[in-house]
Order: sequence, then C-alpha cells, then structure tokens
Amino acid sequence: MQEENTGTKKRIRADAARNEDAVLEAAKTVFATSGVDAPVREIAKTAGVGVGTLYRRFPKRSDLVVAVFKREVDACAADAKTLATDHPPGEALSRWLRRYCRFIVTKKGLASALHSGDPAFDALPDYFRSNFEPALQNLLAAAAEAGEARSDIDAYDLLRAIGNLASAGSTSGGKAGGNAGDDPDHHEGMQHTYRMLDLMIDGLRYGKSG
Amino acid sequence: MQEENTGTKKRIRADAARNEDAVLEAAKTVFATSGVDAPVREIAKTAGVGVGTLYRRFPKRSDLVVAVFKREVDACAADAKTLATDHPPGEALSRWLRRYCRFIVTKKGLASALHSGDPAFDALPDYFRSNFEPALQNLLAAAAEAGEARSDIDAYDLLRAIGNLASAGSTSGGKAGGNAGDDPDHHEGMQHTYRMLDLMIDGLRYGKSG
DNA sequence: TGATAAACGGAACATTGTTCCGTATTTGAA
DNA sequence: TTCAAATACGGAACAATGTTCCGTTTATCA
Repeated sequence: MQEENTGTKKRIRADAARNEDAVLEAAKTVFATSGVDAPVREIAKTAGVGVGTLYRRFPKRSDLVVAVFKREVDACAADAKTLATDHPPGEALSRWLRRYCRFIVTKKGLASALHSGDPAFDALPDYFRSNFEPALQNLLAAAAEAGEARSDIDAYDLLRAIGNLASAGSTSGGKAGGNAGDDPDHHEGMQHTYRMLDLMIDGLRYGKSG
Repeated sequence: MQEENTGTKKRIRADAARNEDAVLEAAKTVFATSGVDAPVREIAKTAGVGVGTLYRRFPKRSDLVVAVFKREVDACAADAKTLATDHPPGEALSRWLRRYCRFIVTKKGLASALHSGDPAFDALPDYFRSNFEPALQNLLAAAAEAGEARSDIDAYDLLRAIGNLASAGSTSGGKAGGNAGDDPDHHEGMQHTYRMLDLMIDGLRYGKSG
C-alpha cells in the first residue's frame, strides 16, 4: 500500500502533475475573466505551457471545462465540511449558503454551456447534485439538531431555490460582467441577492418548528 | 403611392431580391437539417450563392438566424388567419395549435441559441409573443363566441403551456435528431406530444363554461 | 551518468466567420 | 438597341480557434 495508485502501471511524472494543476488553475482564472468561451491558447499561455501539453491531458476543450467545473464543485462541497468543524451549526449553515451563492454567480457563464445540448456536459448536473445535496443535507441536519434551524427543509429544494435566486440577480452576459472590481461580492446585483439569501437564512433559523 | 417603398431611394435589383429569398429558404432548410450552427458556406452553397452575397444582405451570421426565425414566426402567425377563414372556429383553433406545436419542435435548436446570452437575439422573445399572442387570441375568441371553446383561457398561458409540452417531448440535441424520416410528425416523441396536445384541445372545447 | 520512456512546446492543419475586390449583371436613358 | 453607371455577384484571402503531429527536452531509474 505504499504506492498511491492501485491498478495502473506507473506513476505520473512530476512535471506532468505540476502542469495539469497549472492548467486547471489557469483555466479557472481565464474562464472567470474572459468567459467559458476563451481560446485554449489563452489558457495555455496563462498556465505557461504549450497547447500540446494542455491537449494531452484534456483531449477536448470540453474536457477542460468539465474538469474545472468539477474541481470547483469539489472545493465548494469540501468547504461545507471545513465550515462545519470551524463554526457552530447554524453559523456554518449560513456561511456555506453564502459560499454556495457565490459559486452559482461565478458559474453563470457555465450554466448556459450546460444547457447547450453538448453531450460532453450531460454528467455535470448529476455531479452537481450528488455533491451539493449531501453537503447541505449534513449542515441542515446538524443545525436542526442543535435547534438552530428548522428541520422541515429539503436540501435539494433549497439548492434550487438559491440557485434561481442567484442566477436571476447576476448580469446575464457570458463574458464576466463588470470590469470595475474583481470581487463578485461587490456587484450591485450581488447585494440584492445576498439580501434575499439573508431572508431565506432567517427563515431557516427562526421559522416554525425551530 | 405607386412606389412600394416610402422614404428610401431606389428599389432593390431583381437578382438581389431573388437571392435574398433563396438564402432565407436555404437557411431554413439547412438549419432544420444540420442545426443552427451549420456553417455559413453550407447555406450559401445550398442557396446557390457566394458567401459574399449572403454577407451583403446579412452582415452577421446571427442576422440570418434572426431573419429566418422571424420569417417562420410570420408564416405560423399568418396561418392563423388562413385557418380562421377556411374552417369553423373550433376546428381552426385546433388545427393552429398543432401547427404551432410543430413550429416549436422544429425550432428546438434555436431555443438554446436564444438563451445563449448573445444580444443579437434579445428581440426575438418579444417578436415571438407579439405575433403569436394576438393570433391565438383571435382564434380563441372566435371559438369561444361560437360556443366551440371555453372562454376563460389566456392566450399567452396556452402558448407557454404548449411550448413546454412540445419542447419536453422532442429529443434534446441541437443537430436535428433522427435521420430516419424528414417528417417531424413521425418522431416518437412527437406522437406523445400530439396526444398531450389533444388532451388540451379537448379541455378547451368541452371544459366548463363551454 | 546514461538509456529510455514520458512529456513538452509550438508549428502546422482544418474549420469557420468575415472582408475585399475584380468581374458580371441589371437598370435607366439616349 | 446600345451604352454607361450603379449595383450585386462570387469566391479567394484573412483571422480566429480547436486539434494534431512530431522533433526536442526532461524526469526517472538503474
């Protein structure tokens, strides 16, 4: 059990692993800056690699999009665990919902790609749900048990509700809206979205059966 | 009032008009066959025209898409009037709803383009509604007056309902689903859609307040 | 340190939107 | 009918972008 990979032959070369990570990181940045339709070359250049390198790891452009998306889903879902250990249940729940809200807004460009009919993205909705639903479910259950939230809320319903809330509040274009500031929290629409989210959170905490 | 164009200088050359029509017709065919993402060259070739000619009339690819869409909206809306004069009110209503249903299904590819965030398509939803709503409104009113349909149905509600019905029933890809037959009426999903539509039509005709 | 497999970089290719311009056609008048 | 000007035509050429190929470089291991 010394080797970390079971089954496959050899382990990946160090530079290969480093580059894969650089590409993913660059893609995340570029997608956020120039939208999901940004040229592959731009991503490669940002990552400091040639297109050949990029394509060896991600044979299709859509593979890269999918990988970045999944990676960010993972990160967001992982934050649920972190928050749960670092904060009291109600606070953890509230913080994660904001985190999730930010995720939705910054993925606005992706959303349209998902519904583009390209089969490459068919698996993403499932991935989305199967990661976020349990994450939120745990936060909800813990908060309910601690008496810090009502217990009659379905995790998936809440995910969808906030998803709708957030995507309605953000500007519609694919190209990453305003260039004024980098922080999505300071977009006008975002403020409104947060107010609505606070309303929901209050409802969760102080509603009936609390 | 002898000249048909008021304000502009001269009238368009005969070959120009002929070509514009050929391009629109070709685009309609190609979009239906290969999807809205079909190459401009393919459309030009189908129309028997050079790309230069196509681009003089439609400076952007999206202009052509918009033009085709509007043209088909016009055609569908115009059919409402034709049907109204050729058939008794209830029959006209019923026939047009099927016609509209077919329109929706064959425009499935367009639907995703509309929601792509491209500002070129921003005006289309309005165009859609402002043409179809009055058309259906007239049919509904006539049928209601003749006692052949209930009178408490909102035209726009019905348009949306059937729109949802039809787009749910058709295959999801952009590329025009099965190559088996050309007739959309014979796709499996279409049969189901028609059955649901019949249910609605029956409801319209024999429901309360008939 | 050297052999070898793996990975790298980026030039080259294919596809597609769009522009340009020399040539052909239509139009209106002599 | 004939001719000149205006208009439109066709398609080569350009630009942007996804993808492939291959000669060169680098990591790994003995």
